[in-house]
Amino acid sequence: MPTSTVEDYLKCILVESQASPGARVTTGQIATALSVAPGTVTSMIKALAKSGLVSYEPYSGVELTREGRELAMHVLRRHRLIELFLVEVMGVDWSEVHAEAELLEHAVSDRLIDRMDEMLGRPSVDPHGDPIPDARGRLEEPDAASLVGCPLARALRVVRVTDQTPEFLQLAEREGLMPGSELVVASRSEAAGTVVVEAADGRQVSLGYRAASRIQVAAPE
Amino acid sequence: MPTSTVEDYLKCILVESQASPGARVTTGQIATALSVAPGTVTSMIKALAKSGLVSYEPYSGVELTREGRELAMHVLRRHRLIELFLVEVMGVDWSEVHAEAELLEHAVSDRLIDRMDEMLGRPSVDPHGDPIPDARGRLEEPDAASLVGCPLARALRVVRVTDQTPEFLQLAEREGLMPGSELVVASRSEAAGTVVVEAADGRQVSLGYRAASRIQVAAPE
DNA sequence: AGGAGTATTTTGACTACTCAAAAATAGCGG
DNA sequence: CCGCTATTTTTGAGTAGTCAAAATACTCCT
Ligand SMILES: [Mn+2]
Ligand SMILES: [Mn+2]
Ligand SMILES: [Mn+2]
Ligand SMILES: [Mn+2]
Repeated sequence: MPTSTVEDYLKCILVESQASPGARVTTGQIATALSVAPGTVTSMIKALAKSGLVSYEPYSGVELTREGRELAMHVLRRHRLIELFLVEVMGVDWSEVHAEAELLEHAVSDRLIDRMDEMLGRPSVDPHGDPIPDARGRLEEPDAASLVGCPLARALRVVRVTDQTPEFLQLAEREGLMPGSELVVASRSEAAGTVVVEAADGRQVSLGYRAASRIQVAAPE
Repeated sequence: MPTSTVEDYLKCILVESQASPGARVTTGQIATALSVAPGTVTSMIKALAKSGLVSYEPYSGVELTREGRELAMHVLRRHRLIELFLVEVMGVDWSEVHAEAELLEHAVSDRLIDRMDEMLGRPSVDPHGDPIPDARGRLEEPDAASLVGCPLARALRVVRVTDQTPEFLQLAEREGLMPGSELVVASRSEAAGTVVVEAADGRQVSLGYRAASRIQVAAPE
């Protein structure tokens, strides 16, 4: 059985490689994402390679093997189902569930995960709009536009928020930018690096490009 | 923060010392209960003593300090609330929740535990009839009679089952000996070491002394 | 092509947990 | 009070994960 550390490394590599498909995930990326020293990642990576969970090219980076990806998908499934369970059943705030799920994903049995899945009606997305892999580890990653790349002055709906920090999530909630919320992008200033958004309640919010890129939108239903 | 290993050792020492109050808990007891080698326990105990969580008398055994007991009580509270949550909310079988809670007790936050406590209506006993420490770590251990020591031919009610193995718990369920079940002890044979019990449905079951001592009863409400 | 600067790997060390087997001890039974 | 046995402790070793700092490799700019 993989340790929870191994599970976290694999999940991290999966998520990072989804962010930039095709490219190898680098040591430094992993070190930053997991808040560990670069040398720690190198030695861990070697162990993962020896177990056949990743393929490792020194000075270039890693890629998940079929086995590694399957394992990572199961961890990601557990993580996202737990997040949704915490919000829907336990009434925990969506800004706090990520940290909670980070630990629980290693402690919950497959039987229990399936009970949650059932209770929640086999959901396809978590509270942040992240897609939930199915029980066989299949996942389709929909490519939506962010507030930086979407059309202006058009009615849109938030479908995903890709920043897990409590501060960002609380801000998004306050400003009416949670998944499901409707909005219009009023204007963008390349020079200032800001995006002005009008939320459903009519309030205008100004976001920096960094923040705006974390909010994905689609056409309203 | 204590590791989950430390939490398990402390919980183990607490439970063992409740089984025989006053006496020190021995190295061998802990080794058996946790399925680790005796030498492992000795070194762990020394570390716990250095942290001020137990007082250690070589060749005699350990005792929890005030701080150690508080920590152990919180772990025990988490364990038992999780067990009840799994049975009541998630519909998991009572014979399986112990193993599940053994892991979850180290991963669930205090906030979440309190949500469970609330959802369950501040319960005082878990699915096996074990008392649940309150949020301040207080616990009253009711002393009930077991099927070996209780009066014969009298209507009684099962209040607690003190064996966590799935096999035993499944047997108890099959034979109508779960907490809340009514029964009568028909007879006991000192020589054969057996106790004959008549369950609520009229069926008679014969139990060995070992098994019978694991079932605690009280007067029906 | 040669450096400069950045990223990665290596090295050496540390904490936490574990076991097997050897050594020490306590507590009887005579 | 002496020796045997069961228990406990000690010793030596191994796995898993981590860091700081030194060494190395890659990349890009001049
Ligand atoms: Mn995690
Ligand atoms: Mn999420
Ligand atoms: Mn445990
Ligand atoms: Mn219990």
